[in-house]
Amino acid sequence: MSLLDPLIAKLGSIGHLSESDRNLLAALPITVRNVGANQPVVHQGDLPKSSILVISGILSRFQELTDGGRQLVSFHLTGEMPDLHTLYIRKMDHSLVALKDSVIGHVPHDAIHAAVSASSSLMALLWRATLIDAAIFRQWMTNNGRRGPAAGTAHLLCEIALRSKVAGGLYADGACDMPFNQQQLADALGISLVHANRTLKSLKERGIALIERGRLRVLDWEALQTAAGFDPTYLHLKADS
Amino acid sequence: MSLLDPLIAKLGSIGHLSESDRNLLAALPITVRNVGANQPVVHQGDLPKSSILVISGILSRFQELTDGGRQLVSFHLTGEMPDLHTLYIRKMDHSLVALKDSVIGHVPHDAIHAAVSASSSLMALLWRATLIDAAIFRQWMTNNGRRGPAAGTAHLLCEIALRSKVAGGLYADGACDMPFNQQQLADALGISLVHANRTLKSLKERGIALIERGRLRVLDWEALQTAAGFDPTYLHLKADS
DNA sequence: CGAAACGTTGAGCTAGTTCAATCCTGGTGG
DNA sequence: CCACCAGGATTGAACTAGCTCAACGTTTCG
Repeated sequence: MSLLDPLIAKLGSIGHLSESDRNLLAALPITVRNVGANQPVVHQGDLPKSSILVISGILSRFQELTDGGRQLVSFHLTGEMPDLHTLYIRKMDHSLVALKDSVIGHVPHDAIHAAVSASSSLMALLWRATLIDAAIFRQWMTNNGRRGPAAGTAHLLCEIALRSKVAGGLYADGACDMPFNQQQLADALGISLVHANRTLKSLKERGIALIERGRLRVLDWEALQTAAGFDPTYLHLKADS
Repeated sequence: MSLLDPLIAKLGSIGHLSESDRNLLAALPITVRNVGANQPVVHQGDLPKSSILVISGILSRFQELTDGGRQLVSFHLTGEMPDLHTLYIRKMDHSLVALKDSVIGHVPHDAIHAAVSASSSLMALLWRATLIDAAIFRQWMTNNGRRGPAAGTAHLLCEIALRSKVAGGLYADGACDMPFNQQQLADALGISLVHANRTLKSLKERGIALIERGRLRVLDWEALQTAAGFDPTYLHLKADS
């Protein structure tokens, strides 16, 4: 039982992990830290020397606009590394915040670099993780653009549900954590707070899905998927996809 | 003088390329092909066994929605590899099209994999290239979302101008290629064709920038940057950023 | 209990959409 | 050389999705 287990599980869900890669990961040095809800973790402009691992809780990345507006660009569940990209892009062009009380670990870049040069299969898997990240960005782009608010919201809910399911244990009885307030949901979809509220209301009234006390409950998975135009291909969950 | 020179130049613009890495790149096998404007290059669902290099021209990636709408998610200038990510994510979750008559090369994955395992610095640079891609996605997400149509359009123009400038020779006398029609511009920004037209009109009337015969002409760089809230950090053009 | 944060609702307004016509440009065939 | 055509650009006008403003309800937690 290691603090790195969530990472091992996550990487195992997107590709094959050999015994030796598993050991390499388990041996990574990690410094644990608690962060409270809405606490900043990394700032735009920072030059991190380590990458964050989400051990429990949920983090989110966001860009801040000159007019004070915010665009959330991603959220990160247990086992994910939100700023893994700082391995090869030193300067943060966005910020990282905890959406609920979370436990995170700092893993020094040096150690990851060493692990990556020791195993090309591990390198491939970590690279793949950042590529899946990018695939998710593409979908969010569409959520904010052509897909439109209604379908975009549904798409985001589909994604959260599925990613939680895959993360193992985070999805049960048709429900999973989704500790965003409606302002944050709006900031992820590029719509107004009021409109986010009304979109959720509509999903609830149609018996499709609802959010209560920070948890997403999916009532009709088929309908939600249809409303979203959701195709899970982009999450590349199978090693051969 | 090799067909791989554009790639070497591109990678050199985002990091340091050693002599031996340069040689590794120059030795990559490549099959050249001409594609006409609006011709598809790779389709959603494909499982490519090679990656594309843009030798000249401009390509674009896009997602197709169930209602027939399109979301452009990126465009790619000379020296870029639009589907480099298929190295570690086999299945295309979007399509690739040429926006103007272009010359492209196919570089087999096998050869790239071999080069990457031969040189960890080259691996780092290619990985970095995909990470910068992702950083651009984040900005486009904001273009489609919180930034709003006016600033988003300006931001896109800034990005095209700067990337063309860096690509070397593509930007001269305040102008560079930008062979999108207004429908494609609208599809990149998630707005209507009419609105895209009016946004461009406004930029022209204010003496900031204009598009004529497939070329972008920047009249007032300062004003364009201000209108966009443009901060070039995200392009990570310097090796230490 | 009371305060603070979050969620919900109504009403009026506006940015952006749709529809549809017209104009412009470059390319083609006679 | 010119008439014609197709794709793209531009414009006007009516409409509406989504926004802002502002109030009020609800939950959480000290």
